[in-house]
Amino acid sequence: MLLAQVEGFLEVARRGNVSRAAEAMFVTQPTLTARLHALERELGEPLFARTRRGMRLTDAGRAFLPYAERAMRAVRDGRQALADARSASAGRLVLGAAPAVSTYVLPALLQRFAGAYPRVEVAVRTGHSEDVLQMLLREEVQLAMVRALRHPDIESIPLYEEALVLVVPPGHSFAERSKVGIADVASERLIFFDRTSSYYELTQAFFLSLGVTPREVMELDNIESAKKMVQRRLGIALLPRTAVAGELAAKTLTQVSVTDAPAVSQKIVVIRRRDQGRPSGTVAAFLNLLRDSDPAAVAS
Amino acid sequence: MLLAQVEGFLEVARRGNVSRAAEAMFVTQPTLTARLHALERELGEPLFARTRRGMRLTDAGRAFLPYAERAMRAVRDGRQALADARSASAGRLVLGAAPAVSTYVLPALLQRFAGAYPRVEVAVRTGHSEDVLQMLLREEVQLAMVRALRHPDIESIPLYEEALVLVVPPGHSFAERSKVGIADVASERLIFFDRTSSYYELTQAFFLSLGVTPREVMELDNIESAKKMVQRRLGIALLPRTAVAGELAAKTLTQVSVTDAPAVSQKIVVIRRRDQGRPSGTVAAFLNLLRDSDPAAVAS
DNA sequence: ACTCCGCGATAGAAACCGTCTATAGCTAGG
DNA sequence: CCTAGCTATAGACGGTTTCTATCGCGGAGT
Repeated sequence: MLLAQVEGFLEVARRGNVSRAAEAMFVTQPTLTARLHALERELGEPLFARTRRGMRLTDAGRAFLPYAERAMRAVRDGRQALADARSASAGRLVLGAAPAVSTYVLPALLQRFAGAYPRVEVAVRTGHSEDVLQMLLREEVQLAMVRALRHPDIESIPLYEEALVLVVPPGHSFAERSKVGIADVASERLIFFDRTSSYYELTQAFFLSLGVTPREVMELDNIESAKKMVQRRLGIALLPRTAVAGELAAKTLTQVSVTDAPAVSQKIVVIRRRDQGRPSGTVAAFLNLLRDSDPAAVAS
Repeated sequence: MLLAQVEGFLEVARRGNVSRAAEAMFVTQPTLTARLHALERELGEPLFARTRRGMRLTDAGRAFLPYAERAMRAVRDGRQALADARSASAGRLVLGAAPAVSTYVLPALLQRFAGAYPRVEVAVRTGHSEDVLQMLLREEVQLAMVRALRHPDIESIPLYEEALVLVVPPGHSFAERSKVGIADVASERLIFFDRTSSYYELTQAFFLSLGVTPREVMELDNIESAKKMVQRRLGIALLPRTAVAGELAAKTLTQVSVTDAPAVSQKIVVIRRRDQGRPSGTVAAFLNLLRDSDPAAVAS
């Protein structure tokens, strides 16, 4: 069965006239007649009764009609869906993100994305970078924004470098001093977050590499709580800059530079399955948006 | 776009492997590859990412997938619907019928029909023969069982001849007498039904042709009421035999022959649009059932 | 390290089939 | 009786699909 035959069937059924239908389809009348015959032969049943005035549907034709319409509509809609996806004017985008990205970077990005592509349905799955990587490999997400990691089946595009900054409450003694050394930090009460996350390991490694054993005061399982603790003067913390951008601007937290320690930072990348071909549709649209943005700067 | 391409797309999407899919579709691998390329070219987008292990859907392919499935399913279902209709194992049958047919003949016929073709949906439209003819011409019904009438666009098949019989209540004096003449009838109180129907005209013409002016006692708009009136001894009536078959058998009405008047009867036919081709499916099935039955005998 | 296997892509020839023009055949209506 | 309008048919042309055979490329196994 050919779609051209089904289409011809519908057109003739609508017009009741092969010649007119043929004209409308930009083919000659014998061509269309042949298509109808072929279709009837394949289905084993006349779909039309030939009258002097033209073609009338038989009962069989009437029975087939809705299915023919359904088939053509499916094809039309499929074409449209692809066109929508190509222009990213519609479709679906499923993103994975590490918690800090999901909380502090994605909202602004998604706001811009939703403005540019209002008919795209967006879903976000949040998890630790390794878990999100697994989601990507299982194709549960199309793209993921996580800390840099390596896997043979994925490709990464660097997004930004996320610095861990030392934040103290306003009015804290560190904020007044010209110089704060790592030893000073170690003597303070420190607040950590999420022992299972890479940030925790990174932070610990940082102290250990400097020969300092931090005196842990408190560990929270999310950054937002850690910030609150610092603001309540229960300690100081090393937090991703994107996570405290808002508080630094509002001066509800103060950033302190440690003079005798290297900057600690973590590379954030967007990853994608290598075997998916070139990005297209909503994925390409989102990648373009990332390229045109400075993700670290949009953190709220 | 060709259905073969869509089908190939689905098969490859399912198996992730062109060679296997080709084998399953009984074509060679280059053939299937060509179909996929043609489809991708037409849609302007790669549907598959080619990997060393086989073919994986791209996002575009995934977006197209449900539409492709829908299209193929529509075609499959359409085929099935036609097959069902051909064997009358399913489908729809819309019948028109004159009131007396609808009430006294159709029920038994439809019971048999429903038993033979349980999955066929049957609808009945009742009306006077002329109105039912119009329904048929407007294609609101596929077949109609009415009194014989002529129209250039319809063809008729004789069904049975419906006699009008004189019925009297049990114990009526006519029932005892060996001879009842038309003059006797005219002196009785007569019950008629449905002035707008052909039965009424037929009955009147019958009396007039015999030079008898009936003394009308009562006119009902349906046969059932007329029967009740006779049973309540309010008069006697000329009624279609099929309409009183049950009462005659149960001896709640008695048939009387009029010796000096010709039998009055009406031809009942099944009519069908002439331009619908050969009957098929449910229509053919019902016509066969009619041919194998004696419709007048099944009246209940 | 090398080979072999399995994958899809490609090339070229042959067969097929869909399309065209031209015309026939039919009926209704003037 | 003839014409107009419809679909069906015939036959030739052209395109396109399909086949066989082969390539090229990685990965897995030896």
